[in-house]
Amino acid sequence: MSTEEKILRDINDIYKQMSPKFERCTGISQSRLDLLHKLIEVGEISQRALQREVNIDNAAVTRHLKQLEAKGMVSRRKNPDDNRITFVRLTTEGRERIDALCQEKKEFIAQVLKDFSFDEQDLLSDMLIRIQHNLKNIHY
Amino acid sequence: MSTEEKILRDINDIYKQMSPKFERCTGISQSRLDLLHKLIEVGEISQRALQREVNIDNAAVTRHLKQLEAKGMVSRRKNPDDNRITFVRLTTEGRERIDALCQEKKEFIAQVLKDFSFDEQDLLSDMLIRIQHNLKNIHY
DNA sequence: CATCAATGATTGACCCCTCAATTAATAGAG
DNA sequence: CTCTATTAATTGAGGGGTCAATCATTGATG
Repeated sequence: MSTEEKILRDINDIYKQMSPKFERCTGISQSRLDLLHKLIEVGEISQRALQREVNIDNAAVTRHLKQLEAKGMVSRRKNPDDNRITFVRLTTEGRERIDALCQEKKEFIAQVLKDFSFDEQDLLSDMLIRIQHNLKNIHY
Repeated sequence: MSTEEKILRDINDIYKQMSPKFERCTGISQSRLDLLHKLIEVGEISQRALQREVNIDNAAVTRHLKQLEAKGMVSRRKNPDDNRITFVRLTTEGRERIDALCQEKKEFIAQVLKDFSFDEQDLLSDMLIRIQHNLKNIHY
């Protein structure tokens, strides 16, 4: 198998190995933590805007937020000036719990990138961004 | 967000962007193509052994193979000497069709890794392998 | 040789994701 | 003002994945 092929396959393998472990270690999925993390930064935001920030499909965002609401982490309300829009924000309870989650996340990430120097991290980050850029230029 | 966090998120994003595009470009999912590709190399093999090669869950392998069998790409038979084991292999029809798929895959990969020199590819590949290694050492 | 453990495959329950269709509400054009 | 287009959110269908439980078969042990 060529190096190129191996790279693609390794990215896939890493994703598939990482996702379940991430969830077991942190108690929450990567996507949901991304959503919550964004909410810390921005306060209250429309679902649409949030979706654009985290780069997840509309449908997935709706489902995540509904379940996070059911768990009391998040609250939602309609925009009084435009009833199409739903605003989302952390509840105080959610805000408290998320700090612990972010801590677990940091520890997890540190293990994944163990023995990577800062220079190597920057190098890797740059290459990943280039790949994302290439992907954006593939239209079907 | 730290560089470490960005790296993890980028890997996730790449996977999520790449999977659907890969499937649209090649007409088959990455996992299934991996399975078929392995079958080219090894001829006939037990499902268990195949599963270990491609690093996918047992359950997923069973489902993929059943559907590939339904499409006439693959044939399965029990090991006469041990009825627990199921042997799998490509049908002649499957073998013919897979060449075209592999070609599409090569073109897709070339686009994803556009502007990456051989040295960069090697560097990236090494780093990805290191990450996989780190992941293996995380037990819950 | 009867019983119990290990193995391979399958199935069920559930999570995450995408695309496409639908619903509800607003904005705009005639 | 009415009719159409657009926009945000939701829902349904389906693909991919994992884990845990189950079934059948085989191996091993008392």
